[in-house]
Amino acid sequence: MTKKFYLTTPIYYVNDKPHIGHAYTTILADVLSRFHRNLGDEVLFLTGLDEHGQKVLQAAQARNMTPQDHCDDLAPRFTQLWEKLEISNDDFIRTTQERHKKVVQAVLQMVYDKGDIYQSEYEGWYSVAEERFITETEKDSGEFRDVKLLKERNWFFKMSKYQQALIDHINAHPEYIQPEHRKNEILGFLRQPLTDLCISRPKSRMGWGIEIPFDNEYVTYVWFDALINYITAPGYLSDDKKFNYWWPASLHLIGKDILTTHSVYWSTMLFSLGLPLPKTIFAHGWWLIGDSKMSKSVGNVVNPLDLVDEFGVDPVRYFLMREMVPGQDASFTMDAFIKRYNSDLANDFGNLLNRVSGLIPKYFNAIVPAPGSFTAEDKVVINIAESLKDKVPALVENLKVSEAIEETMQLVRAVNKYMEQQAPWKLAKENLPVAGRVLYVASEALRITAVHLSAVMPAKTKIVLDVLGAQGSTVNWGELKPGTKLGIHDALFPRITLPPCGEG
RNA sequence: CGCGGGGUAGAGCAGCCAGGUAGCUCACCAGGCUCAUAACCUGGGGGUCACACGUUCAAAUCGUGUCCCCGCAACCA
Repeated sequence: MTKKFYLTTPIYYVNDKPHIGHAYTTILADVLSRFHRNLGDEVLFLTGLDEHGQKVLQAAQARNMTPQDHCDDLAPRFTQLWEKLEISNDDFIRTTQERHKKVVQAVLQMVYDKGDIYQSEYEGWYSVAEERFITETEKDSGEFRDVKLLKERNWFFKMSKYQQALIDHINAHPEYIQPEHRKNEILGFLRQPLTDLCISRPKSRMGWGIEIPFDNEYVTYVWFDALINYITAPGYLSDDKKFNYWWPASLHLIGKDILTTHSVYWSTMLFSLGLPLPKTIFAHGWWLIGDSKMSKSVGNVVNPLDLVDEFGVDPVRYFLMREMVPGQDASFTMDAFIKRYNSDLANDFGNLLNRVSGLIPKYFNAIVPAPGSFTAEDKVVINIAESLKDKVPALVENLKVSEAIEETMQLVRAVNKYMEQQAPWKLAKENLPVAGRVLYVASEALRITAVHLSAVMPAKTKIVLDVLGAQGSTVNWGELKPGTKLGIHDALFPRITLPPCGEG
């Protein structure tokens, strides 16, 4: 049963330095994409960059560059990181691309023609030093100087018009905003009357943006630019067949910081356009670095590139996916990383491969032995392996990736236990066919583990599958072919024995 | 009374919505094994499930109250 699965990450602000938060969202999206592809689903996985706005303009001016050159210069920081992290996105959108500008302008015109955009005065606290409006909360923080109340003519979107429709939709579709407590937050938010959304900036003050089609003095502000990317990419107004196939999105994966933006602004925009809403918006938590909140300004950011260089891509992906319960915050520490790496990857998984790939060459000429008929003990392992076929997809469907991984690791632990009980290294000296059966069961369970984990650790599991001559095999029991010649390999996950000398 | 989430062994989590012997991983202690990356396996110690009251034959699980932590409170990505 082939399904289609269209999922997105936020488009990241090109001016930001890529950090663990960006990496986490994107890896999670990638893992979900790979899981779905493994299930035979058709996947469209989109990520990209938001390249307009005040900060980009200021940064470009400071470097004496055009904003576009500045963006072109910065974009590879993200694209190169995604390559390094084995991100398998199908499309990469940049808001400065022609395809996007055309859609944004067409959308603005459509919404305007519908009567959902009007001109009014925006009044707010303006920071002269920052050259931007600040929020009430920011003003109260006292961190901004030269704050004054400023009035400015601007264009507004009639968000309030769709408030009730949105409330009804959320109530009718419990899966729309997840996790559930986030849904409650939004419903609480929606108990207050919505005000309309200011969607423009005068070019005289901030010119780096997409021009509003019905007013060339203004550019559109972030909402009607960035959020539109989700429909630009699948072909809205440019490729009806493609768009109708993919839209609505299956999943918008976001951080909890931009939940309101997506569940309220984006939803009402789609109402105005008469487009169906995405199936699910899922807000995940934040990574804390030790005990402290990761903050761009403080600079206490763990650069995922450093971890990858030191330990490889797959362990980093594994750690991020295994350690965070999606929807809650998680904490990153080197200590936790090393423990997780050593216990799960080196001791359990990597070591199991070594056990199998050591014994089969020793007693069977490196040829996978035929199992014969299975015993009750074998069937314990087989049943666990087979049960993963249903468990893992069900957990992944609910974004419980850490639990899906844990369930899979339970198979590895069961096989290590089975090996201990059966002791094929002893059996080989007494009853070779029985030893062969045990090693077949262990190898086959290992193969199935690798297939399940291939979404999380594509590179390392490929090595396992290569060793077992089982590239392209599935999670079904029995696909490991007796007679297969085992390949050779290095230690899959060498134990980390010393504290990392990251700081020297 | 602005809205919402949470407080379960030393650490991180599951269980709570559909009440019925408190579970997983790591750490710790003691054994075993020796094919393997000083890995693996077995056994063990450790929790009055924040606190109080209530409903019930029975509550971590339902209700009320108290304390503590956290998120949201909009134009911030």
